[in-house]
Amino acid sequence: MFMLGAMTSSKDAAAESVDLQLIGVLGEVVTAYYRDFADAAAEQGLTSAQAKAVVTLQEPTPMRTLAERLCCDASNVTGIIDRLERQSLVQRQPDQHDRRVKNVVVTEGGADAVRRLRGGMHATRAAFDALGEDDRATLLRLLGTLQPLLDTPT
Amino acid sequence: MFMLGAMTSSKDAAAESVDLQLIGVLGEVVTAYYRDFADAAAEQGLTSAQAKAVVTLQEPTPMRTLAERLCCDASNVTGIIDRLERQSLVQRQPDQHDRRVKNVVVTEGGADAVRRLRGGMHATRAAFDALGEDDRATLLRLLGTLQPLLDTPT
DNA sequence: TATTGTTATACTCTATAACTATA
DNA sequence: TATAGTTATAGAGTATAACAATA
Repeated sequence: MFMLGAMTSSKDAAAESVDLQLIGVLGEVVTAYYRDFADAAAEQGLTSAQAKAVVTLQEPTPMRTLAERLCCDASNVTGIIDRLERQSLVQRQPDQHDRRVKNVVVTEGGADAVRRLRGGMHATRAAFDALGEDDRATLLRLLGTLQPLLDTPT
Repeated sequence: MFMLGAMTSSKDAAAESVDLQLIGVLGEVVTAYYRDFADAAAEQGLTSAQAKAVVTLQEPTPMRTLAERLCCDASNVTGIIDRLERQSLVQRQPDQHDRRVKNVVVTEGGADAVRRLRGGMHATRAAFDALGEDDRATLLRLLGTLQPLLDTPT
């Protein structure tokens, strides 16, 4: 119902352009996905920002890189990683080649939290399960087409 | 690259289940859409929360309803509407039938800001434009199938 | 008694600017 | 001099608890 979900309930829905409908429905899906993610994160005692950070940590990552990935200023990352480190979900490690750099790595506990987080996205998983095999494949293809375009530099 | 975008760069992408890929790609699309929305909001001098609030105001809405719609506590809405009202984008109006209730309405300026906000989502619009007519229709159908399921009560 | 909106409080996220230690 | 990470600061979002006005 929100983000760009501007359609007036129903009346001229038929007359509405596919583009406008598309942007509205995508807005709703985005909102629902975000809520599901935030809820699952909260169940692990994490804020959305903390959850986003730990989920991206597939390999040791410098603070600076993390800032770019999270689309926020580097100064914010200090606090986010501080709080994750206090919960023993990540660790800061000195870089071998550049002593200015600190690489953030996930701990065992952090990896467990990520697994539980993924498992906790019930609404999203249920929505996919309800889709047929063919529809899932089609949706995957279409979203894949969308994704690189959305990766526009800010 | 984040949210649930867990795939290990590439290696066993082919062996990965469609479901896992789907959740990964959807995560990327969601992230990109959110960024586009936040950027467009910032261009209008609005935070994401403020933009979300004003975009949902199709008709006069009690503070309480707004809180449910934004998935946050009612006490937060006071501040968000305070700041929107200070920018003359919305107004609080006393309810005729229940004197406890205040209905929030969008001003002319608020409606203009919403229009500019929608127009400013360049990346999202570009991504849709790049899709063919058929793909747009298919995506609309598939997202529509997803949406009510995601509307699961929190 | 229950509900609406608000206030007070405390914590987190956010950007900006300035600092330090390295490069 | 430029860069990585941090600190300090101030504004905004968030939940919890308590409150006044109204139902």
